Amino acid sequence: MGTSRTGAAGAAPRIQVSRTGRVASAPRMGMSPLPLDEIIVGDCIAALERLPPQSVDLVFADPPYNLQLEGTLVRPDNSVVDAVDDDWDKFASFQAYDAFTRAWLLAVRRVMKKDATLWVIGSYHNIFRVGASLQDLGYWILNDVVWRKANPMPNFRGKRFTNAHETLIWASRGADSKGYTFHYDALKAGNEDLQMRSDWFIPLCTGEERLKDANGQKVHPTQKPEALLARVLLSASNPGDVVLDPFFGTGTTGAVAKRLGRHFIGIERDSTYAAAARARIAGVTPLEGDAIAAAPDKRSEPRVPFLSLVESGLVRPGEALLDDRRRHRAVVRPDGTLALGPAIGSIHKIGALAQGLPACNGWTFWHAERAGSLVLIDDYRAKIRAQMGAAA
Amino acid sequence: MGTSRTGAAGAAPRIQVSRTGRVASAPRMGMSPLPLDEIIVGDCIAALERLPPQSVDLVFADPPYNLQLEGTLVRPDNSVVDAVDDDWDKFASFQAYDAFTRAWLLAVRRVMKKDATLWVIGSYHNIFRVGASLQDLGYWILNDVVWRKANPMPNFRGKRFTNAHETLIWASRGADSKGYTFHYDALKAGNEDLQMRSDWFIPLCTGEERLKDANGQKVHPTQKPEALLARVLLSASNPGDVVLDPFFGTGTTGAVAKRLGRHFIGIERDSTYAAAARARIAGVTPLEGDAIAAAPDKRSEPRVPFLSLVESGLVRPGEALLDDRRRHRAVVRPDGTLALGPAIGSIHKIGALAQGLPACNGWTFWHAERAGSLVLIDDYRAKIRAQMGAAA
DNA sequence: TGCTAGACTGAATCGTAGT
DNA sequence: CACTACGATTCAGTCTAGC
Repeated sequence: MGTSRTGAAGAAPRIQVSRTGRVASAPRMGMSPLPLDEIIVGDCIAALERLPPQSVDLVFADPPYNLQLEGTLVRPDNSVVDAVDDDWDKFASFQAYDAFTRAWLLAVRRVMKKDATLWVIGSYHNIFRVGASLQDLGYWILNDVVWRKANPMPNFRGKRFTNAHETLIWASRGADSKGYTFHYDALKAGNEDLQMRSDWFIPLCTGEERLKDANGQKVHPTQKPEALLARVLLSASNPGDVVLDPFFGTGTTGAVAKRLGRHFIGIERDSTYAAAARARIAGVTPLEGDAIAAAPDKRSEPRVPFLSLVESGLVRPGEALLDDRRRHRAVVRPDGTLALGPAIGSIHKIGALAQGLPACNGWTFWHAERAGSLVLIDDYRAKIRAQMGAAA
Repeated sequence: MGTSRTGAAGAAPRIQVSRTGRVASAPRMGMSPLPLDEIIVGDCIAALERLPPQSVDLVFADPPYNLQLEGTLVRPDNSVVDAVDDDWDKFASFQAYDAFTRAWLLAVRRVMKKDATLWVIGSYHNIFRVGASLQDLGYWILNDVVWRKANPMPNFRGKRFTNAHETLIWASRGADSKGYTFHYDALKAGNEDLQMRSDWFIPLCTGEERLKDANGQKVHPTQKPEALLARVLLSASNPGDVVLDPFFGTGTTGAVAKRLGRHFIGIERDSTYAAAARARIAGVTPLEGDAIAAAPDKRSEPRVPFLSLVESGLVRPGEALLDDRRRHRAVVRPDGTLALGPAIGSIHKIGALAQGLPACNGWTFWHAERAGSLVLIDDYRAKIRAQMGAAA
């Protein structure tokens, strides 16, 4: 599988795990354990094949961009990683790059939990091939996201537009994996109470954040900004989740994961990069629990039956509920249903019926009258939830 | 590809050319003449094969996106989204879509002059496949360009990021076609002397520009804004050039070409669309020579998410924000939300909560403590805006 | 005529838990 | 697995009706 710079002796690639790391217990009998918060030095695909299936929650991949393609037409070369020569970013042909891409995408897919999602970043040199391969393998694209660079490299020769963005693809394991993590409410709250869009404006990785070697040279040519990874992890993972990065490089994913209270698994075949990553991550201090704790999102709050409001006395049987303009009126029944004329049903059904609509959220439609003004029953629901929380 | 509504008699697709158009002399003996400023009604690939080789200077293509929509999407107000469900956007499989894509890309490539360039627009549903096919066929990608929509449709279910952009690929005929047209200086002058970037901020096609039928219904479901086409034509073509659009639709390419003093050739298989395009273009008045200039990006004040302040390091997760009299204190979370006791929300929501008010502008309420004194976060926003403004 | 409130719209792959 | 009920969810703009 190509030349590795790990220096591991012998023909078969051996997975190396640094000595300080924890190792999770194997989720299934006979499987190798999950090396949490570790950097595996070795070939990406071989290492992936040794991980237990369905074991990670999120994948972030920054694969080689295939920047130095030569020629236009493909050569008759079906070999996979043999086509990778000493330059890690040089592939003999589109075919070889596609074969490589499909191989790691397949290997990654095996270790993803059912509702895990995958992020891949790339530029126009490679992202179209990655995206097409993703779709071919059954991944389901959720969004493409544009990283707009604040300070891109200008186009010196004036022959093209300034290449001011890169593209990320966010995909689930398949069209039926609908339970993926997405912190809609938190993202909206952090964005002026507007939905987060698919175009993100984030500066390049420069200054102190950029890793330099003893000579002041940058350690890795394409180190990604931590802000980018932070937005990815905050969008699509929870504290305690396992985040896999099969092209770990200098460990931006690991550093951000540690800071945000996520576990990481990094795979990197270049031991120089891996060493730099290990030192970098060791210096990261995790944020305190309160700062990291998942923001509440409405969908995961406990369900409260409307009957509980009646039972607790917040709403009285026999009283009328009204919409915000007092155009509709329904009577509360002791069993937690509403009556509108002859019709009886849930707060939602009766709300829909009153408006002549197919559906309605009764919690945000009906109000109780208190001292001449209207109180939304959703506010009463919040009270009940607060009591439930205090009791728990 | 599919049924044609041209109504042309006979089995073989016949190319129809409207009677008012000019026809260029054939560039080579034995070839059919070039139908300038005409709409060819018929199958795209058949029509392309009848055009002389190496005869057009620029191609703009807006192919079907293969959206793969299922079911209906309902807005929170219970209205139904008018989705693209036309037959022309339905394909049996990715394979079928790829075959279609390669066929038209090949046919287009034959009619391109050596230094002609091609633009294709698409979304994440199709653009990766288009890009990969482009590369496979020998096209050479010059840029990918992101059309950032000023007013995209929101994500109504809160399950994904707002799909706020589409992608254009700009490619030359091959890696050796280096003489392509690119108006670097004109674009730079029209962009406040900054190099034109690969991310363009342009509103959707709405209002008077959007073609409506006698019933007030939109004529075409995916009409593109003229501002987008204008930027394409101004950047990559010269007055007098021949611009080909193989998926002409309602003729945005033709209208902009005529206005900017370029010739067009449109191919459209739907005669209703073609008729609407013909009428539209007839009403276009060409601009006088000097008036032809690039429109700069709309420079509306960019919106800054509070999250950007956290990401840029101006405000640190875990630190406290204070009001001007230090009476209230909230903790910054890494996702750009604030925490006040158990409550988590946007800077505005938490500011309102702290004061017991219904609303609050968090930007002018919260301060960070720096060297013992307070800095209004609105001042930090101004810093970010300066970066974004430079990048717009 | 001018203003405002409300309706309408845009290339969209847009549920989930419980029985 | 199928079925049912719950109940969560929208931004920037244009256009129309009504005052």
